[in-house]
Amino acid sequence: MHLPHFEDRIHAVCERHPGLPRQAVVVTRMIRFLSGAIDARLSQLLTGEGLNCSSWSVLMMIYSDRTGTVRPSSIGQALSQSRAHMTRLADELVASGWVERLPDAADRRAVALRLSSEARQRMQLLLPRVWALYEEMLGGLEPASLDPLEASLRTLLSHIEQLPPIEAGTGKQA
Amino acid sequence: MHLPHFEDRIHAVCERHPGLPRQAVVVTRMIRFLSGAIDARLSQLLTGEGLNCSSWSVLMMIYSDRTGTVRPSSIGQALSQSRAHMTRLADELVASGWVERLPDAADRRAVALRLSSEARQRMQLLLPRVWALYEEMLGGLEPASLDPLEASLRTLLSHIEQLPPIEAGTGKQA
DNA sequence: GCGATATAGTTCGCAAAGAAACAATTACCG
DNA sequence: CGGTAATTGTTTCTTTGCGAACTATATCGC
Repeated sequence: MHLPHFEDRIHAVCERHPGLPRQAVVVTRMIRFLSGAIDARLSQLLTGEGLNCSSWSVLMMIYSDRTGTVRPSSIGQALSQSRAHMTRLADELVASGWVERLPDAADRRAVALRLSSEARQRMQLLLPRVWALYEEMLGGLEPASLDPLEASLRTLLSHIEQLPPIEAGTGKQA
Repeated sequence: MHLPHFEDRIHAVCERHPGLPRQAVVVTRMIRFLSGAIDARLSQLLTGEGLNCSSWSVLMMIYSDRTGTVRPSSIGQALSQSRAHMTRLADELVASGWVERLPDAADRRAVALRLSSEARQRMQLLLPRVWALYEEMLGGLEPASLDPLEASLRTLLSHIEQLPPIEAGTGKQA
């Protein structure tokens, strides 16, 4: 995607619009590019295991749960994905032997997703590779700037979470 | 999506895996969440104009070009999207009067995309609202931490760009 | 208890986006 | 020049994801 080209474009718009908040535009744009790059790279690694980013996220949601069983709807909520999509992902993961669906005794509407024992083993082999990928991607940064970066991102995230939703007609002052 | 829940999950995995690089996991995860939140919010704003994030990016690619005309393929390259998708987006934008397709005199395979004059006007009204959105999202941050954040993100991006691609069989040492 | 309401999972149809195949054109090289 | 290789836009097919409708349960008010 080439960072310099992109910065040059922002500069070109700056010349026409003195009011442009350059830093805000650059930072948001870079976050979106970074996210895409991270996803692409993780996706490359997971392809060899027959997984993609979404199904990996689902597996991690189950793996990281202390009880070991999670409901599809709560996974969907945590990942901002629809229940319909959770059903489909669960179908795939069950078909390929990663997870099992078992009925919830307390609530007969619900289903509990659990990792198969082979899945747990495969994940324990895969996790270090994923972590190595993350560390490789962050490796370009000086260690001293990691803590401030983490703090800034955390602040941003909690700030954006509590922003009010956008009113539909903000622009057209009728 | 609730930041604390998510951090608690990472903590749970940390307990089982002492080797887990917590900071790398947290930072990459937060970047992906942030990107999603930014997209969602921008999307909300654009819906009122009959646009989505993708078509807006295309419009911005043209608007930010100094010559005012861009080829679909170069837009796709800059946005990491397929030429097929560019064709579809251009179809839509032409149908709704935002852009015009004109033949490239120098290369008869190519097509040049240009904004209609009404599109330029509408964008000049829309741009301040988009920028305000960006500034609102970044508003939670102390001004002093913006420069370091921008620097870190830029470093990350250029570092990841020049990483070697992933060899397919890294994990299974045959 | 019982009716209204809410929730969990599923199914179906649709939007967004990529991969591969294709025709037209251009670039490269011998 | 002339032929092979690369590029551009398009079409077609597939994957990925969401929204709405549906069924089966659960919860809450009375």
